[in-house]
Amino acid sequence: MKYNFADFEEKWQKIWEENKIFRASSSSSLKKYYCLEMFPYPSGNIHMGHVRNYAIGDVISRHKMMCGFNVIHPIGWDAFGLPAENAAKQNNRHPAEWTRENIKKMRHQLKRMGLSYDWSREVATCLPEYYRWEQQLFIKMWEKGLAYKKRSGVNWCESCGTVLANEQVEDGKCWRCSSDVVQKELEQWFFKITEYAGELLDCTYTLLGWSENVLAMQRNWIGESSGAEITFDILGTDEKITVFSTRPDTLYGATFMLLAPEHPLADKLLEDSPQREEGLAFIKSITGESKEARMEDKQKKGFFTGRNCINPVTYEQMPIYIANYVLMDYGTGAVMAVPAHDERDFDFAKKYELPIVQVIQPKEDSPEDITEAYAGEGFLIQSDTFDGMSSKNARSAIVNLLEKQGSGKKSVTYRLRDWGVSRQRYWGTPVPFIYCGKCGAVPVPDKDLPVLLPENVKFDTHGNPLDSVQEFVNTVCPKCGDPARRETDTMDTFVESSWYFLRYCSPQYDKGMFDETEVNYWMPVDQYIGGVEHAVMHLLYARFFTKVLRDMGYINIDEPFDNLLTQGMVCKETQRCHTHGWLNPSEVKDGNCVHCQTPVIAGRTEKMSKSKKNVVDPDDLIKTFGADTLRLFSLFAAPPDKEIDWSESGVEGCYRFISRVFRLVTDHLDLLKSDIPEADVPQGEVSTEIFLYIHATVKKTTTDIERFQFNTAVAAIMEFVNSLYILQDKLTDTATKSAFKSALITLMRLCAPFTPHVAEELWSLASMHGFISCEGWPTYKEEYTLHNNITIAVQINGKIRAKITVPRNCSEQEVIEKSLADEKVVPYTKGRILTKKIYVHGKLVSIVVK
RNA sequence: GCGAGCGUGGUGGAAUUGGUAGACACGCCAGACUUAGGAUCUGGUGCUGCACAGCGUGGGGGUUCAAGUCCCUCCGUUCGCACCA
Repeated sequence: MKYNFADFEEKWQKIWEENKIFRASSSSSLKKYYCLEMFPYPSGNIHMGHVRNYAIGDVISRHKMMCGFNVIHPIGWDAFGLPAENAAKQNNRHPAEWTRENIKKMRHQLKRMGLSYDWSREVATCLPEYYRWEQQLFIKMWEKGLAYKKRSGVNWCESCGTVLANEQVEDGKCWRCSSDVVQKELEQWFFKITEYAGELLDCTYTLLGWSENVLAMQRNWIGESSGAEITFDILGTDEKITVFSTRPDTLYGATFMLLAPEHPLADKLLEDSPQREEGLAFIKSITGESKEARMEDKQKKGFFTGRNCINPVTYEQMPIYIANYVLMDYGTGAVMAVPAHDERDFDFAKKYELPIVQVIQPKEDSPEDITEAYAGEGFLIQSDTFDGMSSKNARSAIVNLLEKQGSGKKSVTYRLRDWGVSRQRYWGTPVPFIYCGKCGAVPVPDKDLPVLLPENVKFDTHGNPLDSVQEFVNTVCPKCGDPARRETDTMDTFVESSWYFLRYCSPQYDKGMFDETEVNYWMPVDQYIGGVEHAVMHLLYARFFTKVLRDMGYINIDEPFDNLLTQGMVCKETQRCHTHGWLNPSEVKDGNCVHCQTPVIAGRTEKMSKSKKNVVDPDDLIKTFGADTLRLFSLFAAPPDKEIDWSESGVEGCYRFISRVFRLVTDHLDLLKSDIPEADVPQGEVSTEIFLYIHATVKKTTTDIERFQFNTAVAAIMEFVNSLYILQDKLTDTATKSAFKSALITLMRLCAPFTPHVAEELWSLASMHGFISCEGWPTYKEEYTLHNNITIAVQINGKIRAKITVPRNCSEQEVIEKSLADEKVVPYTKGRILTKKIYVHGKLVSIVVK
C-alpha cells in the first residue's frame, strides 16, 4: 500500500474529536499532568513557530497520556491587542469581528495539525466571560494597594498611540511596531510588581526546571543591588537628600552630590538662586531629550545648584549638582559622587574641577596618585578609624556608624519598576473605574461587572476610540450618584496572559476567576512550552500574578510553571537585492534579481518573517506533505531549544521515513491480523535479535522523550525501522513471525505521539482494538536491551589497536587474556613490560606498556 | 562593562556518568529494478594516503591508562542587560 496521508488525516481528527478522547477531568485516580503551550495571538494564520511549539507540546502530552497520566492539554486565544484595532482602521472592520474570524481560521489550522487539545476548555480573552474576572481582580488588587494610579513619565509610542511598559521598549523602540518611543507625563495605572521583586528574584533559584538563560534574563531584569541609603543635610535649608549607594565603604571619598534633572529637589534648590533661569534651562535641555538620545550622549553634563550638603562622616561640604547621567527612576534619583572610585564621577570631577579623594587602595602599598577611577575592592585609606579595613568589611562597618548617627541604613534596590498597565486603546479589557468629582476614583461595584467594551465605536479618530463613546464615558458615580466619567484606559494585553492557565482549569466557571478546587488539582503547570521572546515579559508577569493570587488566598502554589521549555526559532535563508531589498524565491532567477538582473546578496539565515520574505506557510506544507510530516520535521530537525534551519529536503526526508513505516506495516497486515500471538520471550537467533531492537528502541525513545531530545528519539525509531526492513526477509518460523509482530505493534505505538495520524490509521488497518492514542506506552526489559556478544575496544598506551568480541558474561580475566592474545595487540606488547591493565566493564581494555 | 550560552564532517546534528567521535537525517557517489525516474531498494561517504598507517571535536597548555566531555588560557560567535550609583 502507498502512503497517502490525505486519505486519513482529517478522518482521524474528526473521529478523535467525536470520541472526546482528549477531554480532561479532575475526577480521576491517575496522576495529573498539566501540559501547556503559550496560547497564540489570533493574527489570522499559524506560522512555523506555532507548528514547532505545538508539535513539541503535543508529543509531550500524548506521551504522558499513553504513560497513564491524567493529562490536561488546553488551548485558547490571546485575543485582545493592537493588530485587531489596526486592521479595523485599515479595512473598516470591527476588531471583534476580525478577531472572531481569525480565531475560526486558526482553530481550523490547529485542528488540521492533529493536536491533542481538550477543545472544550478553549478560552478567548476578549470575551466578557473571561475579562470580567480580570476586572474583578483589578479591583481586588486596588483594594490591597497593588493597583494604583499615578502621574509619571511613561513610554509613549506615537504610532500605536499608547503607553508601553518598560519591558515593551526594545532599544528605545516599540516592541510591536519598532517606531521611536518618547517620554510623556501621564496619569497611569500601575501594578505594584516591585513589592514582589525580592520573592520573584529569590524563587529563580528554586525553578530547577527552567533553563539557565531564562532565569538569568529574569534576574538581570529584576536587577537587585544591595547597599545603603545615606542621608545628607543641605546647608542653609531644612531639606535633606537621600542617596542609594552600593559602596558605602567609599563614603569618605564622596566629594560632591548629584541630582537627576527630574528630582523634585533640583527645582526647589534653584528657587532662590541667582542662576535660576539658567538652571531651569539646563534641566529642560536634558529632560526634553528622548530617553534614547539621553543615553546616547555619554558626555557628562552638570549644573551647580549653588547649594552644598554635608558629608555625614567627614563633615566636608559637598557642592550639589544636577547631572545628566543620573536617572530619576533608579534608586532615589540622587547619587553621592565618589570620583576616585567611579568612572563617571571621575569624568565629571575632571570636567568641573572638583576634588578627587582616594579612599580605597587596591593593595596595601599601592601608589596614591590617581589617573583613573578605581572601582574595585581594596583597603580603606583617608577614612578616619576605618583606615586599613578591607572595603568589604568597611561596607557594613560604615553603615553601622550611619545607623547610630541616624543618617543611613542598609537598603536593597531593584532595577525592576512597577508594571504600567494602562493602554489608551480600544481593544482591551476596560479598567473598571469611575471618576467622580466628589468621590474621586471609584471602583465599579461587583454587581455591575463586567464593564463591557462598547461595540458601537468609530475608529477613524486619532487617540483612544473609547474617549468619543459618550454612552460609555458618561455614567454616574456608584457612591454618590452624581454624574461621573468612566475610565477609558484599557489594560495591557499581558494582563490576560498572566492568568489564562488558571482559567483553563475551570473555563466555564461563572462565580469567579476559577474554581479553587480545580485550580488546586491541576496547578502548577507541569510543562510549559513557548518562545524565548517571552523570557522576561510574560513569564515575569505570570509569576507575579500567581504570587498575588496566593497571597489573596485563592491558590496554594508559589510558582505557576514547574518546568519551562523555550523552543528555538524557525529560520530560513534570505535573499536580497541591493536596490529591491528582500526577495522571495520567485524573484530570484539564476542568482540574479528578476527586477534588475543584478546578482543577489548571498543568503543569510534569519528568523522567518514576512518582511524578509523567507516565510514558509504551514498550510501549504500540510497540503503537500501532510500534518505528520510537518510535525515530524519540526521535531527531528534540531533539539527543541535550538534554532531550526528550514530545509525542504529535510522535510522530504521525513516524508520518506513515514512512507517507509507505512509500507513496512502494511506489507505485513496479514501477519498482524493473523492468529500468531505477540511474542513474550525470544526464541531462536532472529527472534532474539528482534527482541533486542524492540527493547533497545523503546528504552532509547522513552528516555529521549523524557529529556526532550525529540530529535534523537526520532532517530532511534528510524534505526528501528531500518533494522526491521532488513529482518523482514528472515521470517521463516512462527517464533520469528511472532517477534516481528511484536516489533510492528511496538513501532506503531512509538510513532503515535510524533505522527499520530499514520499511527492511528495503521492501528486500524491492522484491526487492532481501540485508539492507539489511548493505548499504553510500550515498556522494555533491561535484559533484552543487551547483545549477547559485546565488542570490547583494546587500547595500548591510550590508542585503540584492536577490537575483540566476547560473550556478555565474560569475566574480566578472560577479557584481558583474550585482548592480550589478539594478533593486532601482540606486536605492541612483545618484549615490553605491562605496567597497568584497566578493564571498563563491557566497553574497553586499556593496557599500558613500557 | 555585567550576565548566560555556544564552537564537532559538505549540511542539520549524535555521543546522561571522562571510556570505540561523527548515531540518525540531508546532500553526494555507485549499484539493482525499470521504457523512464526527481519513485523504490542495496551499498559507500571525516581528512590525508595505494593497503599497513597517520591526523582529526575553534587555538595553545594541563590533569589522566583514557579528554568533544574536567582544569587553565586565548580566539571567535549568539542572546539578554547596560551612564543602574
